[in-house]
Amino acid sequence: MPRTQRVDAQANRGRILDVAEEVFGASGAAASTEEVARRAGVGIATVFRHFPTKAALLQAVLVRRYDRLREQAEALLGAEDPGSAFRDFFRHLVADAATKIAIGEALLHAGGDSDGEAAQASNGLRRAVGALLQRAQRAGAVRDDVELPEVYALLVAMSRLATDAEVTARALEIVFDGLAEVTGGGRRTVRP
Amino acid sequence: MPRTQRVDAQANRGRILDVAEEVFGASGAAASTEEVARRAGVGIATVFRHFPTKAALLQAVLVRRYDRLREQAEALLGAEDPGSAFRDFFRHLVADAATKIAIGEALLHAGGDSDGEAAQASNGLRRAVGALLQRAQRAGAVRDDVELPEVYALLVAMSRLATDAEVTARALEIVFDGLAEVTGGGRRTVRP
DNA sequence: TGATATCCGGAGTGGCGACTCCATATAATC
DNA sequence: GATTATATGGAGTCGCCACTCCGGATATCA
Repeated sequence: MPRTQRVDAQANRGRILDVAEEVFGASGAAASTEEVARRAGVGIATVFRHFPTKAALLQAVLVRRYDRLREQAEALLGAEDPGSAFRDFFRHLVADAATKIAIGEALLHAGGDSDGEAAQASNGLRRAVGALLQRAQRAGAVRDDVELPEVYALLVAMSRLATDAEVTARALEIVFDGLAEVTGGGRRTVRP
Repeated sequence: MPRTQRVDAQANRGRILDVAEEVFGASGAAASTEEVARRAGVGIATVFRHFPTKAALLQAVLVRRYDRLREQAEALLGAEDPGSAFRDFFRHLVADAATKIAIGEALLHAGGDSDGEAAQASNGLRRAVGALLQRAQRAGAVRDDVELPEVYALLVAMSRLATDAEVTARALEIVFDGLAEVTGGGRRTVRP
């Protein structure tokens, strides 16, 4: 009498998650569950057995995504140059979101509204970004008068961008300049 | 034998457009046509008579929106302070997009893909923003080494933001700082 | 006010997509 | 290899929504 999930079931669950990330990433959250099933080489029922609801599937995909990003952010906490680390993560997340288009859709979104698990994972990511930011600020690479909310907002905004990579990169540089500490006594144009 | 549209029909068309902008703005483009009809105090058939397709309705709403924004941008071309004019328009568009949430969805989007009329209106807006930018640059309020594509990308990105107004405002200030000319010989932190 | 071209409302229709049921298959255990 | 708890697939159900049809208004004009 086996109490654990059968290994084929586990494998299916994994493949479904992978495919779901790909499909929802490419076609947006509006993609049909049936397509996920088909591309995973599995019946629809199987999808619904593992994830009782389409929303649950979406959420599972999300959580995994958040967690991965958080891990990457945390890994960068050990980097030599805190300024580059911060910018690299920013760039990485934005580029990555461009691929998985419509996932970042509601995902990175204004987090924390509902579903416990997703909200938790989202907060984890947010905290990791906060740490990255603080470290960059301590190192003098990012000005001290900015705080997480607006930085995270910028991150989310930029990650939903859907232009070609080059334009995105240039736009990012502008944002980085806005975040940078001004050295040498210079001052930016007056703020109104 | 009247050849022009009956005045009640014209009025209905107008009300439908208004309501559609509101409904799609509030609930996203996924809102049902029936809701638009109901809130406009009109039968569904009437909506479809004026706009043969839901997509056509969406597009009509969009075009109107683009045109209005373009007009506002053009009006600001006569402003005294080109820098403030540029920033004001940026702020205005972002705030406005926050209200009409899911309209800016695919709208401001990476314009110019398909539907002739919408693409045209979108280009009109883009050009107007370009003029505003150029004027701000000539006045020394915006650095010379940025160009329309990345600025427009920033505009689109920020307009899809959905946080509270204050955070959005702070994020915008960061972007403006990134766009600003640095005075007094100061230099920003090295760019990698 | 009467004639008529134009509009209108709301009950269909068709398709799509989320979710369920159950007869069949297969991994796990002996 | 036999037994059995666990999984599986795909046909079927149900509701939602874009879009159509048509008998009945209503504006327009004389």
